[in-house]
Amino acid sequence: MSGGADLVGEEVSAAGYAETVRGRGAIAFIMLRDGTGHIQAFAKRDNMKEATFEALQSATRESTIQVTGTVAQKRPPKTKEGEPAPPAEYEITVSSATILSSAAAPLPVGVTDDVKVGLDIRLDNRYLDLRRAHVNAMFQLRSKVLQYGRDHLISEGFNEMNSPKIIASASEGGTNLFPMMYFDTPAFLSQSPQLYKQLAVLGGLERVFEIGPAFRAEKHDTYRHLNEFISFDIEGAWMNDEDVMCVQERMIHHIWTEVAANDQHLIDVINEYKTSQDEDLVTVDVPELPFPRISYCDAIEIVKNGGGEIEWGDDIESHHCDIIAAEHSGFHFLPRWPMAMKPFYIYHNEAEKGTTGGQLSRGFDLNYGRDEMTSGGQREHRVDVLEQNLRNMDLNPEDFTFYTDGFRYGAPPHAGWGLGVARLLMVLTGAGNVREVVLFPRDRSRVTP
RNA sequence: GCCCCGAUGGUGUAGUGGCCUAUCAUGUAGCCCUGUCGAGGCUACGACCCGGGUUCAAAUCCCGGUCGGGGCGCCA
Repeated sequence: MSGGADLVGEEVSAAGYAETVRGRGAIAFIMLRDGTGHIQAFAKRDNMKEATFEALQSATRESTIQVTGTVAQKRPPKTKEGEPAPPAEYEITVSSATILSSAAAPLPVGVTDDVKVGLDIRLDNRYLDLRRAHVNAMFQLRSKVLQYGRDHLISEGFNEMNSPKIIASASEGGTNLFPMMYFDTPAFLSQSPQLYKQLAVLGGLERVFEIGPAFRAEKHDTYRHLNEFISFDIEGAWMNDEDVMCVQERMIHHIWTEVAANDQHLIDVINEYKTSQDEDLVTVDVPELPFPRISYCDAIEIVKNGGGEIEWGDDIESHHCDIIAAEHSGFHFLPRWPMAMKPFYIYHNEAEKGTTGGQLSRGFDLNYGRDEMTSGGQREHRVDVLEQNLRNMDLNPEDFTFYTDGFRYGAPPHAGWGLGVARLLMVLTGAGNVREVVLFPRDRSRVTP
């Protein structure tokens, strides 16, 4: 709906949401909006049926309207003395119109109102919230991020797969699962595609990825957690932890590069809103490769030196991450965690010990600033070690035969990771809450819409 | 699960015991003007989360509930 000089005098039809309806008496201005932009429809009482004009003039905001008429150059606005005339704009002089669907008034969430709306109200009315330009831009960006990530993994030879979301038993342990009934059998919603990715690799697919939902029945209530989230997961045969970290940083680098090259207009829309809210603007700074690697042992030292209370073997908590983020504000990997803190399927090399002699693993995290984006690692492919790990973690190997049996017939060393899509988007869009970048988030207290 | 905070028109807010018949913006409805363009001017409409309690008097203080926000834990 932009331009128009070459269309002047042509008859056209256009449909969209009525963003504003102005004018009384014999004229009306309707600003129509669709996915491509805005166009003003100019209606004169004398130019159409009386009923049509009345319907247009009294149309409520956000009603969908189709107009037919001729393209004309707008009359230029009055400008102050000495100011240059603005560039020519075009409009449709309406000859006929149809109200396709009338919007109720008032709107629960104003689409163009200069009033800040709370997140909860916005999420209750997401279909209207999504009509706001910056919100729409964020979800277009989300689509792009998924596309670029997928493109990149395919370019590195990964096969897209889908794993079951209804599972019979916990796939990792640790987190709480949502129980459900699968006909007459108790079952759960999957917390991760982890074990199934591995089974696919063992079966010879070699390099797989999945973009799919994961469910966690944890009663967390923070800006970065949801109970249903989409994760970007990969698994690759003949790879170790360092290999898949490289895959990941190349993928993120590719996503940022492509967004910077193709989607700056979406970032601009987001920044226009941020400007109006006095918020910091976002910039698409393509991160340098390689990302810093800060081993767990080094991270402990950084936290200690920064005044944090922590000992080797402790988890690196959010307030510790703040200390690390002061030195490494962007993306950074945290490899080589203690084996005792990692799940049973993570690989360890008996020769690799930490500064206090504890067994290290080949598990790693990727953080951006204080926030964890990823966890991943090289996987244990030796079935006897796998079963010993299960016993060490008070899990019964008998319960995991559906998984461990896959390792009895020759297993390639392999590695992989899972990346929270929404968390990556928070970084890219500067969103302060994961709910901003999830269309219909599921959290502790929200199951609708 | 733990700690802290909050709930006022459709939306965002002001208000900390009587000045509240509750502020402002936005909205909605209407009028005026009008080829507006973030249009403008005028008028009207519309709210103190629920239940107890304290007090002569409660939007305001106390208790409980509900809902929401922030932080932590846990994680992606």
